[in-house]
Amino acid sequence: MEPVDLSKRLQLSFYQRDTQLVARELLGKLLVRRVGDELRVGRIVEVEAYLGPQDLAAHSSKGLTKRTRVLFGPAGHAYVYLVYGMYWCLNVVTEAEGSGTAVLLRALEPVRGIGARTQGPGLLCRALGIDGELNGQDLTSEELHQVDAPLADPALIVAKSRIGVEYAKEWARLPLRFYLAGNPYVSRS
DNA sequence: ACTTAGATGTGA
DNA sequence: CACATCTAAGTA
Repeated sequence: MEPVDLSKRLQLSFYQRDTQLVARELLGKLLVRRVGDELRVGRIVEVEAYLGPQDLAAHSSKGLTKRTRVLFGPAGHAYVYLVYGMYWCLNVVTEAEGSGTAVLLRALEPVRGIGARTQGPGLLCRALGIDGELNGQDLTSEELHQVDAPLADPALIVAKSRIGVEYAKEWARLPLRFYLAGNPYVSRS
């Protein structure tokens, strides 16, 4: 097993910044999930930024509801929701409380303890055992957190339009999906 | 490449 | 009621 430094856990201040910046900087970082005494670790290779109530692709564009309560809450917490009745999606809440901004984690490169596919937001959650129970979870917690790690080559970051948001009019076209070019674990090229 | 099914919570 | 930050399986 290759050595991995899990000591530098990302703090709340990391998340309390511009959403697109957080999205870009999350590439290469490690997502750590603890299930019982088992650790599952993956390197983030694909994310999407959701920019708040004015962003028609963001759930916060529907306003503050029972579902979006966590999304409008403080940064550094997990916004987890069910999509298409079958798959869970994990987002990290960003910026100031009330901003309704978040970054969707779309794909991981397996690092340790991951035995299932992680290319795509639904598969990622299934592989890590993430469901609605973790909605609102503090992302600096033992159960679920992220760890700083160097990104070998920042020039590999590509920005394209987000997936599955065609209904969002002009917002659907903005380059808010970020991924590592050529990485085989990205959900689509 | 395109087509469709699958399951269910959410908001209108 | 229509649709959703998706995936798998089918046809070609």
